[in-house]
Amino acid sequence: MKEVLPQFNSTFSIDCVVFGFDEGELKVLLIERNEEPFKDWCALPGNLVRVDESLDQSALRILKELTGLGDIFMEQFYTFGNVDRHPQGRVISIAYYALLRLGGDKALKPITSYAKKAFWKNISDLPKLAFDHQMIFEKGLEKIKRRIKHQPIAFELLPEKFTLTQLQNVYELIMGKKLDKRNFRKKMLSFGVLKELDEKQKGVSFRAATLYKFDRRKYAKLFGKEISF
Amino acid sequence: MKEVLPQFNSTFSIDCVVFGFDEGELKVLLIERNEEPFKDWCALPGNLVRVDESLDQSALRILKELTGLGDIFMEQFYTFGNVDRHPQGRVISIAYYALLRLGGDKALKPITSYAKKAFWKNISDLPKLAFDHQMIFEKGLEKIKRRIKHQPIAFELLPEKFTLTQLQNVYELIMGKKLDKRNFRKKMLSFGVLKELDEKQKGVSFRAATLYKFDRRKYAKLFGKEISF
DNA sequence: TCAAAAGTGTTCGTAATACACCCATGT
DNA sequence: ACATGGGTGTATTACGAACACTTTTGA
Repeated sequence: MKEVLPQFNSTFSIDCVVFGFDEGELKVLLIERNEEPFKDWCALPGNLVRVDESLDQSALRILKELTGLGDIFMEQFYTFGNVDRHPQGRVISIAYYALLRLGGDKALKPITSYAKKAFWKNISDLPKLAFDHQMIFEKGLEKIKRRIKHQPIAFELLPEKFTLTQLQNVYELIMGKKLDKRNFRKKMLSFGVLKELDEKQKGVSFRAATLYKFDRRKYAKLFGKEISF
Repeated sequence: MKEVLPQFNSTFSIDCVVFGFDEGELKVLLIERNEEPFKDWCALPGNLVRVDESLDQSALRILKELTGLGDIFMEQFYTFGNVDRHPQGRVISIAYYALLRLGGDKALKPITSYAKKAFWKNISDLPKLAFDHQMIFEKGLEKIKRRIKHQPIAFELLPEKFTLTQLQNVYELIMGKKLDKRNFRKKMLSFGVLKELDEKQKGVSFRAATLYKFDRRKYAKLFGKEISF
């Protein structure tokens, strides 16, 4: 076992698996590292936890620094603590997943010392990642696969107004399989948590689809009941 | 924020929510602390992680020190990291739940410096707990409530040979509700992972029940299929 | 008029639920 | 003989799965 880094008062860090949905693809946010170890490698965004912030606060801060965005849906999913996961010392990492609406091509701001740049990468086309980040990514993807069946997390990836086909698309990408259109719509609408809008999709060269929004009030009323999407 | 304790190279600890089933009751393992802070309070068993052991190894070691038992089913479920959760400094805690066969009245060995004694307590009758251990316990219980529906963890609480009524009892205690006997048996047997033995319960003053054991081989073959107990 | 996606119902099989009585055993 | 838990079947309902064609729109 190597020496613990002397500058670490508390040797734990946060790593984030940030999912985004855009152009029909499920993407994950990566950075290119600007520091040793693993300088110039791709990695999940992450950083040390400050001594005066909780784990949740730390995760939010890290994402805010990278994306400028504040109200992001995040959840802690696992803590990775193998002895040799960090080549310079004993650093455990608490992993979070986050779900992000991409829509308006929001600019990423990797103006942090440890990252050269940040970018989105399709999840089926990942480069080699630093540390044990490959494993963290995989466990994060598994987690949202299970979560999406029981909680309305898909809406976090979509704009406020979305079509049923877009919604189905998100489900298919996360679950990794095709779904039947009629069954999907029937079931999704049967929960009564989608509000049909008097508004249609625009700018498409075919029949415009109806837009819906997720009704958080109605969903809150269902709470306790196990929904199974 | 208080000063970080100087003796901590790595300021993280493990806490364990250890469930046991005995005499028809679901119990949790507690210790009585012998150290500040919270001296003389009841707490979940836990300790600092050593610099040369992984989190899983640490959790196993802590339980081995208390119970003398080695092959215990454990799983990490959440990491608690509020800034003020430890009154003496910044200490985050990685929480594990464990499931234990109680049967033969195995002796507990609380021969560790930090605990005066260890004992089992019915989960519906818990004392005030040190730190944020009440919250950790509750989140652990929630976790096994969800787990038991999809994974065969109930068997970890039972002796190798058990009756269907005992099994149902475990499910009812963890899920917190009564189940229908006929439906429970039909469903449980339909998975084909229980092996009926040529053996009956002994020492009871009524009709002896058939004993079963959990067939890990057959269960392994089902893997990938979502079982829903 | 063609291409591309939107939108829509029915059937079938399986799984979940509700429900009550007789049986075997030890005292 | 009685008390205690063991053990069993059926009918009803709800849910998931499979499946194909017509409609709308813009280019």
